Amino acid sequence: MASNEAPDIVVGRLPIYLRALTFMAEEGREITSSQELSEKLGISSAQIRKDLSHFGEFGKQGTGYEIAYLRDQLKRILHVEHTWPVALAGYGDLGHALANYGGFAAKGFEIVALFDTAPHKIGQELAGKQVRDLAELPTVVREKNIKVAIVAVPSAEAQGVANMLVESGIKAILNYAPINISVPADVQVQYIDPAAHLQHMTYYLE
Amino acid sequence: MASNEAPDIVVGRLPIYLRALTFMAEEGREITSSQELSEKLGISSAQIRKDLSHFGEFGKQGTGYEIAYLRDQLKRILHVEHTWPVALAGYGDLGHALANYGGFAAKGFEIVALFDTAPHKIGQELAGKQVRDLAELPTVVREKNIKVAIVAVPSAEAQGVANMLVESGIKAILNYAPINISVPADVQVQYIDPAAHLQHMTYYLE
DNA sequence: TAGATTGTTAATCGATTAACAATC
DNA sequence: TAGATTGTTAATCGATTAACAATC
Repeated sequence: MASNEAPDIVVGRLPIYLRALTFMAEEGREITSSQELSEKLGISSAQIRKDLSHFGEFGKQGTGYEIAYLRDQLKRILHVEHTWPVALAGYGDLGHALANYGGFAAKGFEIVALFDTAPHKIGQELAGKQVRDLAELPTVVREKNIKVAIVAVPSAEAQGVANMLVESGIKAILNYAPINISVPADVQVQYIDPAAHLQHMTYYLE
Repeated sequence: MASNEAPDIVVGRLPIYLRALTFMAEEGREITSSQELSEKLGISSAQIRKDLSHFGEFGKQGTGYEIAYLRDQLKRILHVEHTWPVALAGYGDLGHALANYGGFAAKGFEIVALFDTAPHKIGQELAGKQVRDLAELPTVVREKNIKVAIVAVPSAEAQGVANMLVESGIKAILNYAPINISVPADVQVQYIDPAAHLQHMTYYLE
């Protein structure tokens, strides 16, 4: 089929498939099937085949999927064949952990600029990157043509920082502040809220 | 209606409602409506009313919802009227950031025990909590009757740690390792994978 | 060939929305 | 009362699943 109108919920599962395929490739595996992926991920094999069918025909009847090939196709579809430079706003404990996190590189992202407002943080260096004054963010984002940002500032400042990011040309924001932020329709936002996940689970406890 | 069989997708939105209500209460607000919540959260007012109706009747026709009352009801429904003690496995940068994070307390969670395997980390102290050897986890979890855990260890160790947690009586796991873990059906698992969120967004970029 | 697994169709299932009577 | 907003019903919309012809 290979439509270019895949549902967002399907797009959201592609990174999960990509993660599993990357892992299998690292194990030296060459072929997998929707059945095997189903067992590994807890997603039905029919759904996996249907999801992939939105983007093309990647498998062979009777055989399954070539792992490296499907992995590369998913990378292409998700636009992570190349590495996206990422701006990180907020250099507290969380910002520090994110800047130090080694897992982004293999997934297509590299944090290339750190920002904070606290005078004692500005100028600090981490892995060759200096923490800059948040006021310099627009200049740096434009200079480096950064389109992706992570917000790790306190809730009270998140909307203001988001506004700044949007004005500077950022098109995708991963927001760790536990607050909903408003952005124009052409800017993507995703949220990370561990407390919300914990509450979701405690509903089922006791 | 107040059924006791609410869809999981509805349960997952309750923490979002609770977050907004808590924020409004802190602002000194007393009354809100499904319409106002809709605008703040980007969820339709009909859906908000429908979601809440699974659990009871919390509003007044013509008026709306009393913020503090609805907040307290959601806390009760999500079982976060009291604070859950939480075990944290993995004391790297991320573990450190989580242990230091001040946001959990108001949401119903308190990290009460830290675990790692690295000898130079064991014995370190943070906010009155000592980092313990992972081998002590079963004893501590049982002693303190901990039911909720956060996994912040490398992917390669995540399944092993999850097994240990399950055997020790943990019933809810928030997993930061970018890997799917297998647990018995009566154990809840939620995942946090920032790279997956970033890839979800870059699909729409360029 | 015989066996296996895809890609796709049609059926089912579930979630969201629109609309409105009830009522504060 | 008049205006506003809930809770709920029925309709719509969309996602998932089951099944199987195609075919490697």
